[in-house]
Amino acid sequence: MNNIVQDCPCISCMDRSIPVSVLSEKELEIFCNNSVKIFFQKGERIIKQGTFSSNITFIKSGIFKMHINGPLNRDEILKIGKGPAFIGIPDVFVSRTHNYSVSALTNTDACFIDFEGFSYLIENNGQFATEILKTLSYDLLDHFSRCVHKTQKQLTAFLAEALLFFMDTIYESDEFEIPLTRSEFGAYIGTTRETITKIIHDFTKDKIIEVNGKSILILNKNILQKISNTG
Amino acid sequence: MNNIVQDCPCISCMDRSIPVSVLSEKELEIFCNNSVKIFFQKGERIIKQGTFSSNITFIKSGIFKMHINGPLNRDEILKIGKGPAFIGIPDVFVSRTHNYSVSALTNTDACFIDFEGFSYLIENNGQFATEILKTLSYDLLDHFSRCVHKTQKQLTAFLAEALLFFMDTIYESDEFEIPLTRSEFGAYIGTTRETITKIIHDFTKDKIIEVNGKSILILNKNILQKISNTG
DNA sequence: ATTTATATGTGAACTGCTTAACAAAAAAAT
DNA sequence: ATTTTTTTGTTAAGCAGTTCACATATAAAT
Repeated sequence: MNNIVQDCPCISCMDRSIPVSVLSEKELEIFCNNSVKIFFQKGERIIKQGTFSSNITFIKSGIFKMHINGPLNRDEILKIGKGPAFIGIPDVFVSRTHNYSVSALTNTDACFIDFEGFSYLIENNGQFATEILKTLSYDLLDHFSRCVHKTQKQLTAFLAEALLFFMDTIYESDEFEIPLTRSEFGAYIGTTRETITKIIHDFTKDKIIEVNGKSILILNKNILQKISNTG
Repeated sequence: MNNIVQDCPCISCMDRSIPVSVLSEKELEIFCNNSVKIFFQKGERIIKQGTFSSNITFIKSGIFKMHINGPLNRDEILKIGKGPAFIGIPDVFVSRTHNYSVSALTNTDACFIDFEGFSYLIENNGQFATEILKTLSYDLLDHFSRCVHKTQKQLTAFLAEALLFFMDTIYESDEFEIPLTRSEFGAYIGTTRETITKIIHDFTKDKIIEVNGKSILILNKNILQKISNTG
Protein backbone atom coordinates (compact mmCIF):
# COMPACT_ATOMS: atom_id res chain seq x y z
CA MET A 1 0.00 0.00 0.00
CA ASN A 2 2.94 2.26 0.56
CA ASN A 3 4.16 1.85 -2.99
CA ILE A 4 5.33 5.19 -4.37
CA VAL A 5 4.09 4.47 -7.86
CA GLN A 6 0.62 3.83 -6.58
CA ASP A 7 0.63 7.24 -4.97
CA CYS A 8 1.77 8.76 -8.23
CA PRO A 9 -1.19 10.42 -9.94
CA CYS A 10 0.57 10.26 -13.30
CA ILE A 11 -0.11 6.55 -13.45
CA SER A 12 -3.68 7.44 -14.33
CA CYS A 13 -2.43 9.01 -17.56
CA MET A 14 -0.72 5.85 -18.78
CA ASP A 15 -3.77 4.84 -20.73
CA ARG A 16 -4.52 8.39 -21.85
CA SER A 17 -1.23 9.31 -23.41
CA ILE A 18 0.99 7.12 -25.57
CA PRO A 19 4.24 8.90 -24.62
CA VAL A 20 3.41 8.43 -20.94
CA SER A 21 2.52 4.80 -21.50
CA VAL A 22 6.03 3.84 -22.58
CA LEU A 23 7.57 4.99 -19.31
CA SER A 24 8.83 2.47 -16.76
CA GLU A 25 7.70 2.54 -13.12
CA LYS A 26 10.83 4.36 -12.10
CA GLU A 27 10.53 6.87 -14.93
CA LEU A 28 6.92 7.48 -14.06
CA GLU A 29 8.10 8.33 -10.56
CA ILE A 30 10.53 10.85 -12.01
CA PHE A 31 7.69 12.25 -14.07
CA CYS A 32 5.54 12.65 -10.97
CA ASN A 33 8.24 14.21 -8.85
CA ASN A 34 8.80 16.86 -11.47
CA SER A 35 5.24 17.86 -12.19
CA VAL A 36 2.28 19.65 -10.67
CA LYS A 37 -1.35 19.53 -11.67
CA ILE A 38 -3.34 22.74 -11.89
CA PHE A 39 -6.97 23.38 -12.69
CA PHE A 40 -7.92 26.16 -15.09
CA GLN A 41 -11.34 27.66 -15.49
CA LYS A 42 -12.83 28.30 -18.90
CA GLY A 43 -11.24 31.43 -20.29
CA GLU A 44 -8.13 31.35 -18.12
CA ARG A 45 -4.74 31.68 -19.67
CA ILE A 46 -2.50 28.63 -19.24
CA ILE A 47 0.62 29.93 -20.99
CA LYS A 48 1.32 33.57 -21.70
CA GLN A 49 3.33 34.56 -24.75
CA GLY A 50 6.61 36.18 -23.80
CA THR A 51 7.00 34.58 -20.36
CA PHE A 52 9.91 32.27 -19.57
CA SER A 53 9.43 28.69 -20.61
CA SER A 54 10.96 26.26 -18.16
CA ASN A 55 8.36 23.55 -18.34
CA ILE A 56 6.32 21.40 -20.66
CA THR A 57 2.56 21.45 -20.27
CA PHE A 58 0.40 18.37 -20.47
CA ILE A 59 -3.28 19.09 -21.04
CA LYS A 60 -4.98 16.21 -19.27
CA SER A 61 -8.50 17.14 -20.24
CA GLY A 62 -10.24 20.16 -21.70
CA ILE A 63 -10.32 22.14 -24.91
CA PHE A 64 -7.69 24.78 -25.46
CA LYS A 65 -6.55 27.33 -28.02
CA MET A 66 -2.99 28.16 -29.00
CA HIS A 67 -2.89 31.80 -30.01
CA ILE A 68 -0.26 34.28 -30.99
CA ASN A 69 -0.05 38.02 -31.08
CA GLY A 70 0.81 38.95 -34.63
CA PRO A 71 2.75 41.85 -36.14
CA LEU A 72 -0.34 44.07 -36.33
CA ASN A 73 -1.08 43.36 -32.66
CA ARG A 74 -3.99 41.22 -33.74
CA ASP A 75 -4.56 37.92 -32.00
CA GLU A 76 -4.55 34.85 -34.19
CA ILE A 77 -5.49 31.32 -33.19
CA LEU A 78 -2.93 28.83 -34.48
CA LYS A 79 -4.62 25.72 -33.26
CA ILE A 80 -7.53 24.40 -31.26
CA GLY A 81 -7.06 21.07 -29.52
CA LYS A 82 -8.17 18.95 -26.63
CA GLY A 83 -6.51 16.87 -23.98
CA PRO A 84 -4.68 14.62 -23.67
CA ALA A 85 -1.92 16.58 -25.38
CA PHE A 86 1.58 17.85 -24.75
CA ILE A 87 1.98 21.52 -25.53
CA GLY A 88 4.77 24.04 -25.33
CA ILE A 89 7.44 21.54 -26.34
CA PRO A 90 9.00 23.58 -29.16
CA ASP A 91 9.33 26.60 -26.88
CA VAL A 92 11.52 24.94 -24.26
CA PHE A 93 13.73 23.30 -26.85
CA VAL A 94 14.39 26.43 -28.85
CA SER A 95 13.94 29.68 -26.96
CA ARG A 96 13.83 30.52 -23.29
CA THR A 97 10.47 32.21 -23.72
CA HIS A 98 7.05 31.18 -24.94
CA ASN A 99 6.36 32.10 -28.54
CA TYR A 100 2.59 31.86 -28.16
CA SER A 101 -0.16 31.83 -25.57
CA VAL A 102 -2.42 28.94 -24.61
CA SER A 103 -5.85 29.53 -23.07
CA ALA A 104 -8.55 27.23 -21.78
CA LEU A 105 -11.75 27.20 -23.82
CA THR A 106 -13.41 24.86 -21.32
CA ASN A 107 -12.49 23.94 -17.76
CA THR A 108 -9.15 22.25 -18.06
CA ASP A 109 -6.82 20.04 -16.05
CA ALA A 110 -3.20 20.74 -16.90
CA CYS A 111 0.07 19.37 -15.58
CA PHE A 112 3.34 21.24 -15.71
CA ILE A 113 6.44 19.11 -16.04
CA ASP A 114 9.77 20.64 -15.24
CA PHE A 115 12.03 20.70 -18.28
CA GLU A 116 14.91 19.03 -16.41
CA GLY A 117 12.82 15.96 -15.68
CA PHE A 118 11.31 15.91 -19.15
CA SER A 119 14.69 16.26 -20.75
CA TYR A 120 16.07 13.42 -18.64
CA LEU A 121 13.35 11.13 -19.93
CA ILE A 122 14.01 12.12 -23.54
CA GLU A 123 17.70 11.41 -23.14
CA ASN A 124 17.27 8.09 -21.35
CA ASN A 125 14.20 6.49 -22.86
CA GLY A 126 14.48 6.21 -26.62
CA GLN A 127 10.90 5.09 -26.98
CA PHE A 128 9.68 8.16 -25.11
CA ALA A 129 11.85 10.38 -27.32
CA THR A 130 10.37 8.72 -30.38
CA GLU A 131 6.82 9.26 -29.20
CA ILE A 132 7.48 12.92 -28.46
CA LEU A 133 9.04 13.24 -31.90
CA LYS A 134 5.86 11.77 -33.36
CA THR A 135 3.79 14.34 -31.49
CA LEU A 136 5.84 17.24 -32.82
CA SER A 137 5.86 15.73 -36.30
CA TYR A 138 2.11 15.47 -36.29
CA ASP A 139 1.77 19.07 -35.10
CA LEU A 140 4.04 20.28 -37.88
CA LEU A 141 2.26 18.42 -40.68
CA ASP A 142 -1.09 19.47 -39.29
CA HIS A 143 -0.03 23.07 -39.28
CA PHE A 144 1.35 22.87 -42.82
CA SER A 145 -2.02 21.66 -43.97
CA ARG A 146 -3.95 24.32 -42.07
CA CYS A 147 -1.73 27.09 -43.35
CA VAL A 148 -2.06 26.02 -46.97
CA HIS A 149 -5.81 25.66 -46.74
CA LYS A 150 -6.00 29.06 -45.12
CA THR A 151 -4.21 30.78 -47.98
CA GLN A 152 -5.76 28.86 -50.85
CA LYS A 153 -9.36 28.34 -49.83
CA GLN A 154 -12.04 30.99 -49.80
CA LEU A 155 -13.33 31.95 -46.38
CA THR A 156 -16.59 30.08 -46.84
CA ALA A 157 -14.72 26.84 -47.55
CA PHE A 158 -12.27 27.32 -44.71
CA LEU A 159 -15.07 28.03 -42.25
CA ALA A 160 -16.86 24.89 -43.43
CA GLU A 161 -13.66 22.97 -42.76
CA ALA A 162 -13.54 24.40 -39.24
CA LEU A 163 -17.12 23.31 -38.52
CA LEU A 164 -16.27 19.79 -39.71
CA PHE A 165 -13.22 19.84 -37.46
CA PHE A 166 -15.33 20.68 -34.42
CA MET A 167 -17.86 18.03 -35.37
CA ASP A 168 -15.47 15.19 -36.20
CA THR A 169 -12.40 15.83 -34.09
CA ILE A 170 -13.29 17.94 -31.08
CA TYR A 171 -16.86 16.96 -30.17
CA GLU A 172 -17.46 13.80 -32.22
CA SER A 173 -21.07 14.87 -32.50
CA ASP A 174 -23.20 16.80 -34.99
CA GLU A 175 -24.42 19.05 -32.18
CA PHE A 176 -22.12 21.17 -30.07
CA GLU A 177 -21.50 24.52 -28.44
CA ILE A 178 -18.79 26.46 -30.21
CA PRO A 179 -16.31 27.45 -27.50
CA LEU A 180 -15.44 30.67 -29.31
CA THR A 181 -16.92 34.12 -29.64
CA ARG A 182 -17.51 35.30 -33.18
CA SER A 183 -14.38 37.43 -32.90
CA GLU A 184 -12.32 34.45 -31.77
CA PHE A 185 -13.79 32.40 -34.60
CA GLY A 186 -12.57 35.14 -36.90
CA ALA A 187 -9.10 34.94 -35.37
CA TYR A 188 -9.15 31.20 -36.04
CA ILE A 189 -10.28 31.44 -39.66
CA GLY A 190 -8.31 34.54 -40.48
CA THR A 191 -11.11 37.03 -40.97
CA THR A 192 -13.30 39.52 -39.11
CA ARG A 193 -16.27 38.83 -36.86
CA GLU A 194 -18.56 40.49 -39.41
CA THR A 195 -17.62 38.00 -42.10
CA ILE A 196 -18.10 35.08 -39.69
CA THR A 197 -21.60 36.34 -38.96
CA LYS A 198 -22.38 36.63 -42.64
CA ILE A 199 -21.16 33.17 -43.66
CA ILE A 200 -22.91 31.50 -40.72
CA HIS A 201 -26.05 33.34 -41.70
CA ASP A 202 -25.72 32.04 -45.27
CA PHE A 203 -25.25 28.48 -44.01
CA THR A 204 -28.41 28.64 -41.91
CA LYS A 205 -30.35 30.14 -44.80
CA ASP A 206 -29.31 27.18 -46.96
CA LYS A 207 -30.33 24.77 -44.17
CA ILE A 208 -26.78 23.43 -43.86
CA ILE A 209 -26.58 24.19 -40.15
CA GLU A 210 -28.90 25.35 -37.41
CA VAL A 211 -27.60 28.03 -35.08
CA ASN A 212 -28.75 29.39 -31.77
CA GLY A 213 -26.12 31.69 -30.32
CA LYS A 214 -23.15 29.41 -29.65
CA SER A 215 -24.95 26.11 -30.13
CA ILE A 216 -24.63 24.58 -33.55
CA LEU A 217 -26.35 21.63 -35.18
CA ILE A 218 -24.96 20.24 -38.41
CA LEU A 219 -27.89 19.45 -40.72
CA ASN A 220 -26.12 18.53 -43.93
CA LYS A 221 -22.60 17.23 -43.54
CA ASN A 222 -22.27 16.22 -47.19
CA ILE A 223 -22.78 19.73 -48.50
CA LEU A 224 -20.48 21.12 -45.84
CA GLN A 225 -17.84 18.65 -46.98
CA LYS A 226 -18.39 19.64 -50.59
CA ILE A 227 -18.07 23.34 -49.78
CA SER A 228 -14.90 22.65 -47.85
CA ASN A 229 -13.37 20.63 -50.70
CA THR A 230 -14.21 22.85 -53.64
CA GLY A 231 -12.44 25.77 -52.00
CA MET B 1 44.86 3.85 -42.55
CA ASN B 2 42.31 1.09 -42.84
CA ASN B 3 40.08 2.62 -40.21
CA ILE B 4 36.44 2.30 -41.23
CA VAL B 5 35.51 5.63 -39.76
CA GLN B 6 38.09 7.36 -41.87
CA ASP B 7 36.50 5.87 -44.95
CA CYS B 8 33.13 7.10 -43.81
CA PRO B 9 32.21 10.25 -45.75
CA CYS B 10 29.75 11.25 -43.04
CA ILE B 11 32.63 12.23 -40.81
CA SER B 12 32.97 15.33 -42.96
CA CYS B 13 29.54 16.45 -41.77
CA MET B 14 30.46 16.37 -38.09
CA ASP B 15 31.39 20.01 -38.14
CA ARG B 16 28.49 20.96 -40.43
CA SER B 17 25.60 19.55 -38.47
CA ILE B 18 25.09 19.63 -34.72
CA PRO B 19 22.98 16.46 -34.61
CA VAL B 20 25.70 14.58 -36.52
CA SER B 21 28.39 15.98 -34.27
CA VAL B 22 27.04 14.26 -31.16
CA LEU B 23 27.38 10.79 -32.67
CA SER B 24 30.10 8.42 -31.51
CA GLU B 25 32.50 6.75 -33.94
CA LYS B 26 30.43 3.60 -33.95
CA GLU B 27 27.20 5.48 -34.46
CA LEU B 28 28.72 7.45 -37.29
CA GLU B 29 29.55 4.14 -38.91
CA ILE B 30 25.91 3.09 -38.59
CA PHE B 31 24.95 6.41 -40.11
CA CYS B 32 27.24 5.81 -43.08
CA ASN B 33 26.16 2.26 -43.67
CA ASN B 34 22.57 3.36 -43.89
CA SER B 35 22.91 6.32 -46.17
CA VAL B 36 23.66 7.25 -49.75
CA LYS B 37 24.72 10.57 -51.18
CA ILE B 38 23.12 11.84 -54.35
CA PHE B 39 23.72 14.96 -56.40
CA PHE B 40 20.79 17.00 -57.65
CA GLN B 41 20.89 19.60 -60.36
CA LYS B 42 19.18 22.93 -59.98
CA GLY B 43 15.48 22.42 -60.55
CA GLU B 44 15.44 18.69 -59.84
CA ARG B 45 12.94 17.26 -57.44
CA ILE B 46 14.45 15.66 -54.35
CA ILE B 47 11.25 14.46 -52.67
CA LYS B 48 7.93 14.05 -54.42
CA GLN B 49 4.70 14.57 -52.52
CA GLY B 50 2.70 11.37 -52.27
CA THR B 51 5.58 8.90 -52.64
CA PHE B 52 6.47 6.49 -49.84
CA SER B 53 8.69 7.93 -47.17
CA SER B 54 11.17 5.40 -45.85
CA ASN B 55 14.11 7.67 -45.35
CA ILE B 56 15.24 10.95 -43.90
CA THR B 57 16.99 13.41 -46.18
CA PHE B 58 20.00 15.43 -45.17
CA ILE B 59 20.70 18.40 -47.40
CA LYS B 60 24.47 18.74 -47.22
CA SER B 61 24.71 21.86 -49.33
CA GLY B 62 22.44 23.80 -51.64
CA ILE B 63 19.28 25.86 -51.48
CA PHE B 64 15.96 24.03 -51.57
CA LYS B 65 12.24 24.69 -51.44
CA MET B 66 9.61 22.70 -49.57
CA HIS B 67 6.39 22.94 -51.52
CA ILE B 68 2.97 21.45 -51.29
CA ASN B 69 0.12 20.96 -53.68
CA GLY B 70 -2.88 22.67 -52.12
CA PRO B 71 -6.60 21.99 -52.30
CA LEU B 72 -7.03 24.11 -55.43
CA ASN B 73 -4.20 22.24 -57.12
CA ARG B 74 -2.04 25.30 -56.75
CA ASP B 75 1.57 24.87 -55.66
CA GLU B 76 2.59 26.67 -52.49
CA ILE B 77 6.07 27.04 -51.08
CA LEU B 78 6.10 26.33 -47.35
CA LYS B 79 9.73 27.03 -46.75
CA ILE B 80 12.98 27.92 -48.41
CA GLY B 81 16.15 26.73 -46.73
CA LYS B 82 19.75 25.79 -47.28
CA GLY B 83 22.02 22.99 -46.23
CA PRO B 84 23.05 21.68 -43.85
CA ALA B 85 19.55 20.65 -42.84
CA PHE B 86 17.54 17.55 -42.10
CA ILE B 87 14.26 17.42 -44.01
CA GLY B 88 11.40 15.00 -44.29
CA ILE B 89 11.55 14.02 -40.62
CA PRO B 90 7.87 14.61 -39.80
CA ASP B 91 6.79 12.50 -42.76
CA VAL B 92 8.55 9.30 -41.70
CA PHE B 93 7.38 9.63 -38.11
CA VAL B 94 3.74 10.18 -38.92
CA SER B 95 2.61 8.89 -42.30
CA ARG B 96 4.08 6.38 -44.69
CA THR B 97 4.01 8.93 -47.48
CA HIS B 98 5.51 12.34 -48.08
CA ASN B 99 3.14 15.20 -47.35
CA TYR B 100 5.08 17.69 -49.44
CA SER B 101 7.69 17.94 -52.17
CA VAL B 102 11.23 19.22 -51.91
CA SER B 103 13.08 20.59 -54.93
CA ALA B 104 16.59 21.90 -55.47
CA LEU B 105 16.81 25.62 -56.23
CA THR B 106 20.56 25.36 -56.78
CA ASN B 107 22.81 22.38 -57.35
CA THR B 108 22.49 20.31 -54.22
CA ASP B 109 24.22 17.48 -52.40
CA ALA B 110 21.74 15.37 -50.50
CA CYS B 111 22.09 12.23 -48.39
CA PHE B 112 19.30 9.75 -47.81
CA ILE B 113 19.38 7.95 -44.50
CA ASP B 114 17.34 4.82 -44.10
CA PHE B 115 14.68 5.26 -41.41
CA GLU B 116 15.73 2.08 -39.60
CA GLY B 117 19.21 3.42 -39.01
CA PHE B 118 17.98 6.89 -38.14
CA SER B 119 15.45 5.48 -35.72
CA TYR B 120 18.09 3.32 -34.05
CA LEU B 121 20.18 6.41 -33.39
CA ILE B 122 17.20 8.29 -31.95
CA GLU B 123 16.41 5.42 -29.62
CA ASN B 124 19.96 4.86 -28.48
CA ASN B 125 21.56 8.27 -28.34
CA GLY B 126 19.59 10.66 -26.18
CA GLN B 127 21.69 13.61 -27.20
CA PHE B 128 21.00 12.91 -30.87
CA ALA B 129 17.27 12.63 -30.12
CA THR B 130 17.41 15.95 -28.31
CA GLU B 131 19.14 17.66 -31.22
CA ILE B 132 16.61 16.30 -33.70
CA LEU B 133 13.84 17.49 -31.39
CA LYS B 134 15.43 20.94 -31.45
CA THR B 135 15.45 20.89 -35.24
CA LEU B 136 11.77 20.03 -35.44
CA SER B 137 10.94 22.55 -32.73
CA TYR B 138 12.68 25.27 -34.62
CA ASP B 139 10.87 24.34 -37.82
CA LEU B 140 7.52 24.46 -36.05
CA LEU B 141 8.07 27.85 -34.43
CA ASP B 142 9.45 29.22 -37.65
CA HIS B 143 6.42 28.08 -39.54
CA PHE B 144 4.05 29.51 -36.94
CA SER B 145 5.68 32.86 -37.41
CA ARG B 146 5.62 32.70 -41.19
CA CYS B 147 1.97 31.68 -41.24
CA VAL B 148 0.89 34.50 -38.94
CA HIS B 149 2.84 37.09 -40.89
CA LYS B 150 1.34 35.77 -44.09
CA THR B 151 -2.22 36.25 -42.89
CA GLN B 152 -1.77 39.52 -41.06
CA LYS B 153 0.63 41.49 -43.19
CA GLN B 154 -0.15 43.11 -46.50
CA LEU B 155 1.59 41.62 -49.50
CA THR B 156 4.05 44.50 -49.78
CA ALA B 157 5.22 43.98 -46.21
CA PHE B 158 5.42 40.21 -46.56
CA LEU B 159 7.43 40.50 -49.75
CA ALA B 160 9.80 42.91 -48.03
CA GLU B 161 10.22 40.33 -45.28
CA ALA B 162 11.08 37.70 -47.88
CA LEU B 163 13.74 39.93 -49.45
CA LEU B 164 15.30 40.50 -46.01
CA PHE B 165 15.22 36.74 -45.45
CA PHE B 166 17.16 36.12 -48.65
CA MET B 167 19.60 38.87 -47.78
CA ASP B 168 20.22 37.98 -44.13
CA THR B 169 19.65 34.27 -43.90
CA ILE B 170 20.17 32.64 -47.26
CA TYR B 171 22.86 34.71 -49.00
CA GLU B 172 24.26 36.87 -46.18
CA SER B 173 24.83 39.56 -48.77
CA ASP B 174 22.94 42.60 -50.07
CA GLU B 175 23.37 41.33 -53.62
CA PHE B 176 22.05 38.02 -54.81
CA GLU B 177 20.27 36.10 -57.55
CA ILE B 178 16.77 35.16 -56.52
CA PRO B 179 16.53 31.40 -57.14
CA LEU B 180 12.83 31.69 -57.97
CA THR B 181 10.77 32.62 -61.00
CA ARG B 182 8.18 35.33 -60.41
CA SER B 183 5.52 32.64 -60.28
CA GLU B 184 7.43 30.71 -57.64
CA PHE B 185 7.97 33.90 -55.71
CA GLY B 186 4.20 34.31 -55.80
CA ALA B 187 3.75 30.77 -54.50
CA TYR B 188 6.10 31.63 -51.64
CA ILE B 189 4.41 34.91 -50.69
CA GLY B 190 0.89 33.71 -51.31
CA THR B 191 0.00 35.81 -54.32
CA THR B 192 0.14 35.87 -58.11
CA ARG B 193 3.12 36.58 -60.35
CA GLU B 194 1.44 39.79 -61.53
CA THR B 195 1.36 41.19 -58.02
CA ILE B 196 5.01 40.22 -57.46
CA THR B 197 5.96 42.14 -60.59
CA LYS B 198 4.01 45.16 -59.46
CA ILE B 199 5.47 45.33 -55.94
CA ILE B 200 9.02 44.79 -57.17
CA HIS B 201 8.46 47.52 -59.69
CA ASP B 202 7.28 49.84 -56.91
CA PHE B 203 10.36 49.04 -54.82
CA THR B 204 12.71 49.87 -57.67
CA LYS B 205 10.84 53.09 -58.39
CA ASP B 206 11.34 54.11 -54.75
CA LYS B 207 15.05 53.19 -54.99
CA ILE B 208 14.74 50.55 -52.28
CA ILE B 209 16.14 47.80 -54.48
CA GLU B 210 17.77 47.51 -57.87
CA VAL B 211 16.59 44.71 -60.10
CA ASN B 212 17.93 43.14 -63.25
CA GLY B 213 15.97 40.01 -64.05
CA LYS B 214 16.74 37.61 -61.20
CA SER B 215 19.61 39.58 -59.71
CA ILE B 216 18.69 41.86 -56.85
CA LEU B 217 20.63 44.51 -54.99
CA ILE B 218 19.28 45.86 -51.73
CA LEU B 219 19.80 49.62 -51.69
CA ASN B 220 17.96 50.61 -48.53
CA LYS B 221 17.66 47.94 -45.90
CA ASN B 222 16.23 50.29 -43.28
CA ILE B 223 13.18 51.20 -45.33
CA LEU B 224 12.69 47.57 -46.28
CA GLN B 225 12.74 46.69 -42.60
CA LYS B 226 10.26 49.44 -41.84
CA ILE B 227 7.90 48.30 -44.59
CA SER B 228 8.15 44.75 -43.30
CA ASN B 229 7.39 45.78 -39.71
CA THR B 230 4.52 48.16 -40.27
CA GLY B 231 2.55 45.48 -42.07
C1' DA C 1 -33.06 45.77 -10.58
C1' DT C 2 -30.09 48.82 -12.92
C1' DT C 3 -26.03 49.96 -14.95
C1' DT C 4 -21.99 48.78 -17.59
C1' DA C 5 -19.43 46.14 -20.57
C1' DT C 6 -19.05 42.73 -23.94
C1' DA C 7 -20.77 40.22 -27.83
C1' DT C 8 -23.54 40.03 -32.05
C1' DG C 9 -26.09 41.50 -36.20
C1' DT C 10 -26.49 44.31 -40.44
C1' DG C 11 -25.72 47.17 -44.39
C1' DA C 12 -23.15 50.57 -47.39
C1' DA C 13 -18.89 52.30 -48.99
C1' DC C 14 -14.33 51.18 -49.95
C1' DT C 15 -10.03 48.66 -51.45
C1' DG C 16 -6.24 45.45 -52.14
C1' DC C 17 -5.73 41.98 -54.80
C1' DT C 18 -7.19 38.75 -58.51
C1' DT C 19 -8.56 37.60 -63.06
C1' DA C 20 -8.12 37.82 -67.78
C1' DA C 21 -6.13 39.08 -71.98
C1' DC C 22 -2.38 40.54 -74.67
C1' DA C 23 2.58 41.76 -75.76
C1' DA C 24 7.31 41.12 -75.38
C1' DA C 25 11.49 39.04 -73.87
C1' DA C 26 14.32 35.31 -72.52
C1' DA C 27 15.46 30.43 -72.40
C1' DA C 28 15.22 25.80 -74.17
C1' DA C 29 14.67 22.69 -77.80
C1' DT C 30 15.09 21.34 -82.53
C1' DA D 1 19.53 29.76 -86.84
C1' DT D 2 14.81 29.01 -86.08
C1' DT D 3 11.06 27.45 -83.69
C1' DT D 4 8.78 26.47 -79.41
C1' DT D 5 8.21 27.03 -74.69
C1' DT D 6 8.66 29.43 -70.57
C1' DT D 7 8.97 33.63 -68.18
C1' DT D 8 7.97 38.44 -67.50
C1' DG D 9 5.58 42.89 -67.99
C1' DT D 10 1.35 45.69 -68.16
C1' DT D 11 -3.27 47.11 -68.12
C1' DA D 12 -8.42 47.41 -67.03
C1' DA D 13 -12.35 45.32 -65.00
C1' DG D 14 -14.27 42.69 -61.26
C1' DC D 15 -14.93 41.02 -56.62
C1' DA D 16 -14.18 38.91 -52.10
C1' DG D 17 -13.63 40.55 -48.05
C1' DT D 18 -12.61 44.78 -44.95
C1' DT D 19 -13.83 48.91 -42.63
C1' DC D 20 -16.91 51.80 -40.50
C1' DA D 21 -20.97 53.11 -38.23
C1' DC D 22 -24.94 52.05 -35.77
C1' DA D 23 -28.55 48.92 -33.61
C1' DT D 24 -29.47 45.19 -30.62
C1' DA D 25 -28.82 41.48 -27.55
C1' DT D 26 -26.57 39.12 -23.97
C1' DA D 27 -23.72 38.68 -19.94
C1' DA D 28 -21.28 40.73 -15.92
C1' DA D 29 -20.95 43.94 -12.34
C1' DT D 30 -22.83 46.97 -8.89
